[in-house]
Amino acid sequence: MTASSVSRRRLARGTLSRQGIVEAALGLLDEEGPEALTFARLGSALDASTTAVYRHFSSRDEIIVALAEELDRISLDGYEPAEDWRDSLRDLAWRAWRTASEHPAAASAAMHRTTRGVHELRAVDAVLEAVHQAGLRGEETAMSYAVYAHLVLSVCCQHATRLVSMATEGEEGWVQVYHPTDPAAYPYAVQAAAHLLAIDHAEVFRRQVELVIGDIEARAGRAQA
Amino acid sequence: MTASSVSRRRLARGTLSRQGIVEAALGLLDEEGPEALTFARLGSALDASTTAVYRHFSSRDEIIVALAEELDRISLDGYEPAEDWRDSLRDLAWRAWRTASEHPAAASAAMHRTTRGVHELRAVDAVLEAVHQAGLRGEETAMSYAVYAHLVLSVCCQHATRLVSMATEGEEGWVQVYHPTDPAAYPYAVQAAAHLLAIDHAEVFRRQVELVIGDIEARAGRAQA
DNA sequence: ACCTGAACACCGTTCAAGT
DNA sequence: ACCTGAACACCGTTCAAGT
Repeated sequence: MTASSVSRRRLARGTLSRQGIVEAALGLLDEEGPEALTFARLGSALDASTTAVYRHFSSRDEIIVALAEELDRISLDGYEPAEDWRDSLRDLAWRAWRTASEHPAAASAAMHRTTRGVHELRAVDAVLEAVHQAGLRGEETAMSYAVYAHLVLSVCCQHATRLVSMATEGEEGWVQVYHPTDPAAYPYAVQAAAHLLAIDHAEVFRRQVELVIGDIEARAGRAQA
Repeated sequence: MTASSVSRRRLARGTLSRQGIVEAALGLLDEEGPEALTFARLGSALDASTTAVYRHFSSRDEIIVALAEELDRISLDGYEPAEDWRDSLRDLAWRAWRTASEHPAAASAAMHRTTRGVHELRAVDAVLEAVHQAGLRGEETAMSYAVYAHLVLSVCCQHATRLVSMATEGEEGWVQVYHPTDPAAYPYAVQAAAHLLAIDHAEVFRRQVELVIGDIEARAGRAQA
């Protein structure tokens, strides 16, 4: 009674689509982790042959890029700029964080990729709009965009990777690190061990995002003065 | 006259070592990119059989973790705390950036991993020492450590990944993004296109690091007052 | 036009056999 | 104790054949 042995009928001609394949890939990654994204698993999840997906994607890498676009789409779904540009940047940052938290295997594999797609472009435009609304212009807008966007994407991507490795290896580890063979050589690490284990990663991200927002605020104030 | 067909003699008993294997792996990644790290390539680079490495590492993943430790070792080589804690944090940040720039394929694959090793511990201790020197204590030290360390590692890891994909695909891409089919829908992106293409990623990193240092400074001042 | 099934080169890993 | 070579299961990809 395995899933792959149930239906052996030939698939109708137009059953498969890029969007359907991407959704199946995302479901596979969500439920079975990063190793699950293979043409064989994807095929049987779609009740299709191992090679059917090649009609719609020319390589595994192209599926990863499509997944990145799908994560952008999910993140931005329902987004509207806030009245205050600070709230727009907060909203966008936490949307990325939430997507990474809810789809860690997909985010870990895809979030660092440039898609050149429409949803990525929407995200870029949304951040630039907020920075523009803050009062920055020209080159300064681009720099602040990059400071914000690189930080948010990098940290969320790493957060996703951490969630995946926690699911795979079990627990955070680190324990060994803070019981080194020669504790006297690493006094600060030994002393901070308990606090480091108790760190709230979301709170760390919040502080990082607020730092960038504060910086944009300061630069905008200077520009107006 | 391929490299693998030259020497076919059996390797002496103690020729292979963990450090030698790690160095060969790093060389392979540096010279041939992320696809080059396979047991077969590693074996022939070491003039050994495909499976010889298994005597020293029990899986491919264990090699990746050892590479992460090696990158920590390379980064910290010769590090001494500066008089001013700000310069210590700057030094540590740019060491990570330089390592990511010089070994992009290895950094992209390994830099996000926790090693539980001695060089990672040295790095943690060095950052904590600087934050302590700034004047923070207890939980606040741990939080500021995390804000700094997560940012530096995440951004450098993403920088490495970007370098790898530039080498693979050629050029930054993005061009397509900033010539969208419907430019009117993304006015801010279209307007900022030229500036976005001209962004200096090192300057972005510099600003991110200075933001965190400024934040630690402000918190330390508040704590003392 | 789209899906299937056989086939190929490659990869991580295991294990019995050599020295 | 450490290295080799055959073997296995799996994976991405290609391609001729079906409908």
